[in-house]
Amino acid sequence: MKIATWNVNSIRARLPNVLKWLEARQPDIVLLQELKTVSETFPHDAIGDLGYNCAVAGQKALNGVAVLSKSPIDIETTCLPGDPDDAQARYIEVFTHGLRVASIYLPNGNPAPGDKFAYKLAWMRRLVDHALSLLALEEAVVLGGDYNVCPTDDDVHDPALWAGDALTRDESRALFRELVWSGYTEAYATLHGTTAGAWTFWDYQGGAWLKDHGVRIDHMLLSPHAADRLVACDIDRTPRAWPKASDHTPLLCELDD
DNA sequence: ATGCCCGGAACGTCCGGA
Repeated sequence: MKIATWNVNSIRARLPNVLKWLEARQPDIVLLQELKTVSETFPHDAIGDLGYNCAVAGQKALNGVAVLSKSPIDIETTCLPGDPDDAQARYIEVFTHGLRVASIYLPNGNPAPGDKFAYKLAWMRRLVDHALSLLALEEAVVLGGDYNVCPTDDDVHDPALWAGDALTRDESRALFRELVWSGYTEAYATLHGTTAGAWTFWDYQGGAWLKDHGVRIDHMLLSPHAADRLVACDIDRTPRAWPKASDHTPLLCELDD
């Protein structure tokens, strides 16, 4: 089975591209981020017509995450545990196709340091704590999405230019490493060994796509039961070249059924 | 020195993004 993650940067602005890509690739499960709309205006019908069920945690204008699946979906939660006052729609966790799956839109955190960076680190701490609790269940778990973290300098086209950024700072990387060291397998790095040049995001500005000036910030983390089934993990650059592209491109994982 | 590119909200620009 195939599971994908894609920050679409507005599901309504991106709908034609998303539909075209779903038809071409036929993933079984898709994790979406940055919907930038509420559930009421999410295009349930257009995506449903392609055979997908949709679980949506939306928000007006900002954030918003969803899980699409060709199998039935049971929603576990639409909030990351640990802060009842956090109203940002950045996490949805569901059961579908025999997996526990979360779509994650981790805070950007810029400018750093500052309030937004503190929010990012607090959010990551909550994610690590929750991810640890999920490991104890000994289930097949997939935590995928836009992590807004470049795990190493190999994951940035120009590390000097990005030094000090919230995506590359030691504090962000240390919390990402906690997820990996606690027992989650980062699918792309594990299968490919090197991650240099494996960008998933290219800024709209400055011709970054044409110059291939990207960063690798979208990741799929697998619990041991899911990692045992991992057979492939690749970045599909195709839709980044289409008109009206998102600034992110999809990451696709294949798991044994 | 500043903005550069986008989407959303909203209708004039500003915020957020990475």
